[in-house]
Amino acid sequence: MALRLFNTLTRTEEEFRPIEDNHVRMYTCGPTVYDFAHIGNFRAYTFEDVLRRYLKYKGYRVTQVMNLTDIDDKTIRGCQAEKIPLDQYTARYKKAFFEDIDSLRIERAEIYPEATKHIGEMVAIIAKLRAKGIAYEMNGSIYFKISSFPEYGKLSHMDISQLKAGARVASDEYEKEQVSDFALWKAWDESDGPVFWETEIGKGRPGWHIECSAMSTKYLGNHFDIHCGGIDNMFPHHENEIAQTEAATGEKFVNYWLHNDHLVVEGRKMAKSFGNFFTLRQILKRGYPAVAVRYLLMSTHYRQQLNFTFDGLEAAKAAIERLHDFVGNLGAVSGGKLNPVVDELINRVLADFETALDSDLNMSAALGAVFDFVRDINRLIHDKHMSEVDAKKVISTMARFDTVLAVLQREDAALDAEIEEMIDRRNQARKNKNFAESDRVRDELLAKGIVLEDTPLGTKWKRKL
RNA sequence: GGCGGCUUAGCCAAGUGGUAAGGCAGAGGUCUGCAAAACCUCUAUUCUCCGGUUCGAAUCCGGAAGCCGCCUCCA
Repeated sequence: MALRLFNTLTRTEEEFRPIEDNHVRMYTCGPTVYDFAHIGNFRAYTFEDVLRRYLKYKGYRVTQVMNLTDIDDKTIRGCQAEKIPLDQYTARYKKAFFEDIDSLRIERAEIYPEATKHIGEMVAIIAKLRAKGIAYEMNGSIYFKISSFPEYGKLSHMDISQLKAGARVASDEYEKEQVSDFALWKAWDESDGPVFWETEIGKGRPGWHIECSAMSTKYLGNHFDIHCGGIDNMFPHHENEIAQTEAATGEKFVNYWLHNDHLVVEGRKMAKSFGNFFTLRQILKRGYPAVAVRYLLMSTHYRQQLNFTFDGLEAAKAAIERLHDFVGNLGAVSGGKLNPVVDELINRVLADFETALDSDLNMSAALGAVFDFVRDINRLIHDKHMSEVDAKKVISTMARFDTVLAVLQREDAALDAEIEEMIDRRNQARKNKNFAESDRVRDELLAKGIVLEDTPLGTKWKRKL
């Protein structure tokens, strides 16, 4: 079956067809590296990770580009506050960003271009737009003339003439021909301090939108398959990207625009004033495993607003433990007669999983299929209708799912000598029917995060998530 | 003011015309020295509310209420 994706451009679900056979080129809006990213940011990156993993699952080769915005108002303000160079300031948050996505098991994109290393490419586009008469200069800054791009608004379905002149417009004191014209290049002023580039279009720094146009087309070509981002970037950011890129190249820019909805925390929008604003690091500090955050972020359909709660995080943790136990228990199945029902169940869950994800990445439905499968197989194990060969097939099916889900891999360290000694001591006590002692040792181990299971094959242990 | 989305059990969340997936939590049972894991049974006659269309609506239409967004640099 074919993958279908909801395209913001057309507001319909469309069958996905890459431009190049079997090769998908996608651009995903990345972080502005001025602070630690919050869980809302990671919802976007987790969604994009699921997308790229599922594309690969379907056999596509993926080239993903994710930008690092390391020059904008906030990074300038930040480095000035600390009185350190811009690159030194942003380096800290670039490093943190990669640590965070690693802990969430977000696969690395192929390319992470940094805005500050692509000023030349941006200048080239701006110069081209100016030569075409689509951009104009005003007091050293350069603006894109929206009236010269009749299709402006086609992504967000906004009618520019209806836009309310908001408070934020007033803060942009430059004299533009039209309020909705946006900056391609910002002339240097004193508040920028040492942050500027001397270029053929003047002394200053790029506007925000231009970096994405410059870096996406550099690495993916003028026309590529997918562009993702948070729903808030739809307007104006992506709308402006389309305008400036298509005006410059004369070609269609992107075929499929995908936008993830925001998350709210405990039923309210995430805001520092509500005390419900969390970075990933803060969540981890509270003792939750990153993989539970991953599960929670991806388990709701990406175009649905997600309610992030600590109860939900506990539930996510428990759900992952069920999956871990499932795979662990399969490993203990030995001998037995081949059961053809297992193949039927595998075929069914593969079909259901893929149908769900093909349908605009319906992860909730896909997980539902996986858990149905878990219950059905557990029943066969319980009734002793599973063979070792069957169990191995189930394990590899789960591994296949996990190339998309990425929640199965355990981070169990080996037991240290002290804990092994405790387990031995407990088993000795059990043998002697000294259950008071054995239960005491078990509680002690539990306090260390080690859970014991006494099975017919002996005592098994696992680490709590 | 313009535009968009959402409201399904205690919590999270699928389902978009044919009689309510799944996860978590909870109750009872089997297994176990006791647990754990697993299995079995139970847990929404009903989908925010009010109308309408239809043989049939959580699903379509109209209205109301509540919540969340975007409207110039916020994922």
